[in-house]
Amino acid sequence: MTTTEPSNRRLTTRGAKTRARIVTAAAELMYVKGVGTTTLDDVIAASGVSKSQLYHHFAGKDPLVRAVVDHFGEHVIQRERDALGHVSTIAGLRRWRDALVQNNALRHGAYGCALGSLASEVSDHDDLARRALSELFIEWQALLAGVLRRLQDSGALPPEAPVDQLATGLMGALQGGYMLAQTARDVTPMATSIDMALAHIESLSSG
Amino acid sequence: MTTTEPSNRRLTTRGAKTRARIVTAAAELMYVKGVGTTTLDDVIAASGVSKSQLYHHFAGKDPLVRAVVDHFGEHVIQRERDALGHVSTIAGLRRWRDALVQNNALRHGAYGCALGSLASEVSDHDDLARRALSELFIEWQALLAGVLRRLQDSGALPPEAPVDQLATGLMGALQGGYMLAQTARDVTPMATSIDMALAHIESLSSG
DNA sequence: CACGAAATGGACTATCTAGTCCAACCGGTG
DNA sequence: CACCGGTTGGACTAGATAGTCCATTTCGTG
Repeated sequence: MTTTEPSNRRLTTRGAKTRARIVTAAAELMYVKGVGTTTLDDVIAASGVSKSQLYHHFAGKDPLVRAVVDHFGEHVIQRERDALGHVSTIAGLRRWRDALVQNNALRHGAYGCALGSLASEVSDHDDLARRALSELFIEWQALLAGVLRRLQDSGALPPEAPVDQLATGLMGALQGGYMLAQTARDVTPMATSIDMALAHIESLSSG
Repeated sequence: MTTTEPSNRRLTTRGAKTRARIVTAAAELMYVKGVGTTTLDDVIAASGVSKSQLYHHFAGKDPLVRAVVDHFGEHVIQRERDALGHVSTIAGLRRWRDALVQNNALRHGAYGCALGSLASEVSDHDDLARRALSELFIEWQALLAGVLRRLQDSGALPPEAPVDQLATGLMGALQGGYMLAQTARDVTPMATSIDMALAHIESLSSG
């Protein structure tokens, strides 16, 4: 999971705290400013650590970016597990949609999805980060597929519905919607995009 | 349209050629390497022009990026106009899908959609570029909406079908699919994502 | 041809940025 | 307490990068 650590090194409580401060500061900056325009000096200033501390915990910028990927990964997966783990109705799926849309509306779509933005900026340059992000999307899609499977169990979705493909399509609509909203600075296309995916899933009920 | 020119300046044939060489080289580099990691020296080396030439035609990096946005915009819109302008059947829409998927499969999803990648990297930093990209997506969606409207005219789609929203949803699926494919280095999620959107559109026929 | 504007070559500067280095400082364990 | 490895502070370097400047050449037009 953690493709981040330099190797097996002892880590005291103090060191762990410093490391965490660095990662959270870097994550915030990279989410808002983008990975490319976030410098290590930015991270140092924002986290209040010294340069040697940063290089003590991370071998360079790429490993730090990977740690940020892990950080957001854990955060997003945790959030989605909470939001989707027990959903078993279409109405519940719509509430999940509402939460994401409303949250994104607060920033008028700016910054997009943490994982999606990282992915499109990093995927072509850092293969390790790309793989980690790919795994995270798979994990996220599995949570969606779980919901769809429960819908099948309750008869709300026919047994022959291709849940894994539907989950992929829903994730695509979600991510594409995030990006369009980010570009338009308006959450509407994100809502529209997800709604179309949900409408499709819902339309399978009568099939 | 062109938010790129320094102002009204005369431009000789020779100057225009140099400008074009700069833009095409920058576009290629920024598509493959990303905007952030493409330096002006990279552009100079790849295009074979001198620094003063670059600064003669562009006030700096941001204006150059905007020119690249325009460049890809014209290219993509032209391509999509050719591909979608006369499509009036579901089968035609599927052929459009096949072309995009096959083309993306050649690179195993790498680099994603030129406009989408630019958008997610630039939207939060350069408002002019963001607006230009937003307009381009709208134009692209309008081409898709045109197809759907022709489907309505031929009776393949009911008159009450919300063509504009369907076009937005299809664009979302396309862009999200590009991004997932880029992250997975596998075109499959892109195909799946678009297919779900097309399946939804097709399912409206029987409505 | 002559003139002014566009175009070009390329050296130069200021600044930013990643990464290095070493001395000093904790903090737990024998 | 003594030791040692983890931890910290911060100065320092090398190189990259954006942007400037000016002399020179080419081009269009009267």
